[in-house]
Amino acid sequence: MCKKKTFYITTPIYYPSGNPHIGHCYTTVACDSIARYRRMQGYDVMFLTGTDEHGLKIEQKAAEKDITPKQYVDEIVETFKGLWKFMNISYDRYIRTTDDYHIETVQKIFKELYDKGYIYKGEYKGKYCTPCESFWTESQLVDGKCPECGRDVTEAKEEAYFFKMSPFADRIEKLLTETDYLQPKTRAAELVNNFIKPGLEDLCVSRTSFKWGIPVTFDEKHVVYVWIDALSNYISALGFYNDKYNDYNKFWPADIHMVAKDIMRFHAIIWPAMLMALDQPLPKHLAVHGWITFNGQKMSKSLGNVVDPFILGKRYGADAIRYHIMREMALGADSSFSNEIMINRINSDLANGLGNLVSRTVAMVEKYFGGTLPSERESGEFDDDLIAEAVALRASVDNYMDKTQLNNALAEIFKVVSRANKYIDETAPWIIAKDETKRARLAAVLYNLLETIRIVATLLLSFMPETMPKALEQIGIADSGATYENAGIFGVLPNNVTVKKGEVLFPRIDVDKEIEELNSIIKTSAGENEEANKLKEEIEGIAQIGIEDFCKVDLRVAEIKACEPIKNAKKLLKLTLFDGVKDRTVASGISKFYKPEDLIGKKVILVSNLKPAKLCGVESFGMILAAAFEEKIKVIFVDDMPAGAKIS
RNA sequence: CGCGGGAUAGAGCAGUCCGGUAGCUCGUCGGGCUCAUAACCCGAAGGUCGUCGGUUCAAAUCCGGCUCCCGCAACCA
Repeated sequence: MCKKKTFYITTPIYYPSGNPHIGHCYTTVACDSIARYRRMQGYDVMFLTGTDEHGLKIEQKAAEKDITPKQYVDEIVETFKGLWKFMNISYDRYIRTTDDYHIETVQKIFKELYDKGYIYKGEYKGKYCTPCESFWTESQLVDGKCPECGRDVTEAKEEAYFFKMSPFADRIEKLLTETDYLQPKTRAAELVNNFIKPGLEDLCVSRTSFKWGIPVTFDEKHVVYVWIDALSNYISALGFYNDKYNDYNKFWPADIHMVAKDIMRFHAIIWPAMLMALDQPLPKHLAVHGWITFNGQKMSKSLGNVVDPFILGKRYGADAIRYHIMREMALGADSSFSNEIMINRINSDLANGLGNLVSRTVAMVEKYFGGTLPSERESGEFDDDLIAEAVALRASVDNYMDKTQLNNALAEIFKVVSRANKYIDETAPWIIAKDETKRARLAAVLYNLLETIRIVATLLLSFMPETMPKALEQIGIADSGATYENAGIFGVLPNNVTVKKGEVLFPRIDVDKEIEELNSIIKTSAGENEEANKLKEEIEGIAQIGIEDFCKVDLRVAEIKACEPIKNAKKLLKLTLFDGVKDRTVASGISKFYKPEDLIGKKVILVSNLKPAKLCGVESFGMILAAAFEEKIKVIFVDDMPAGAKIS
């Protein structure tokens, strides 16, 4: 006997430094829908998700709460699993990088790469914050200081192991540009230009500066640093180099790794390099999706509450949320999320379109035939067209599923929903019903509608696993009849099918009212409280100073004489200020909020004795005062005082 | 000249590779229908396809210049 074809799909393992948000939800729901669809098609599916639980940040967060890192992640992992349960995620396996078998695999991989000469000992140089005991890269620094505590950092080095990437550069470039590994391929140029062409840098893969990680077996003071630990999950979960599972030969290479664009680089370059170094086959596809942006902005913690999938799911149902994010997201691009778009989408597609179609069809069968169709049929105009579209639907959905274009697959399905609604108007069953001699025709029309709904609902099972079984029940088909095979043919329901009206599948949402309520949720839970807490934390966390310290700062009124943007700088304006004695140049990061012409002639407060510094090629002598909150900046203006006046 | 993406109806997008009637969803307006969740169906209005120039019988599409937006990178006093 030939064995079933296998299908292996993975989400990234998420970093549990905070609770899951709708972005996590997107990737996971997409994978779930694909996994369910493949299962329905008869594949032997392995669907993996999990959490990446090591690293400095977790160690620190745990320390803040005075618990062990393991206790900390245990708690958050429960939240993740709770959300997945709520969203009906059908993962087959959940990997935690703190699991014993994963640790064993990572240690063996690390050793093998070392033995093969791909990992060597070197020195890691970076900016080090002594109080925080942390290394930071240049780009992580905030104002050249430690992003955690704001203190100065020093140049420091520590012993570390490195993974040699350069031997694989050519093969990786070919993988990206000449194969269909990367989906969508448009991103290949970006990767090649930014990382491969300038020369692949060796990758730091161990640390001695923190402890919360997997120890390097042959050098105990080192722990494995993120990449080798995290990426290996895709094979350790199958039992590669461990005895926990024995599925590696069965499922590897993976069919799809799905990731968001921020971690594309690691999956497009580092992961293939690792596998090449291990002489293992490469995964077939890397599907990269964009971010969900909120009202046009990148999602941020301060907006996070509204997009809390739990809150939305409780209000509108998990399936409605699943549908919306699947339908709205395209594989390559970002997509904007707003409560209004979501509610409109749910109303028009699910409530008005599909839900109402089921409702009116079932209602007519009950009204005209007491719930059970008679067996006589009479075909008529419009039937063939509807039937042809319904029968062709499965192939077209298959096509888009193969390309990981879930949004298009759904669009195809809902075209058929529209077609069915139109069919009702064309055939006007309520008119046929008035003529006792046309019972067979009426039955045929309703049967065609029920069949179309059956096909649509069956193909939607993978996307909306909670609601679609209810729809299928209403049209009188048992679960066993809603199969992939049956979705490709017409005439599966028995001639004398009995329907049963049930609850409304997707209640219509009152847009204005809901938006108002959602907004008030933001205000109470996120807005005022968090704002206050944030400020409280900021203000209370600052050490007191004496008046003598304050006097060290010389503040003066200064008049803006001239102002122009600085080339190559996004946020900087170059100001020429008169400080009462002379003109001076000051660079200020306010160009997002002020136009040069609006500033000329205004008087501002200048820190006059600040050490000069060079910014984007412009020498800046001092700074001007401005209030900053969240993303906004407002310069403080002073009127009626001459330039040079002292502020104390 | 750091890398890349983008600009098409009020909104969100497709079409661009391979030139030939500018399309989809939502919204708006008008009409129809009454089986249905104030749902459904039909029709209409609304676009100098960012801008300037070039190639061509013909350009949203090909070529060149420019402007603006968004990521990444750098800098954010």
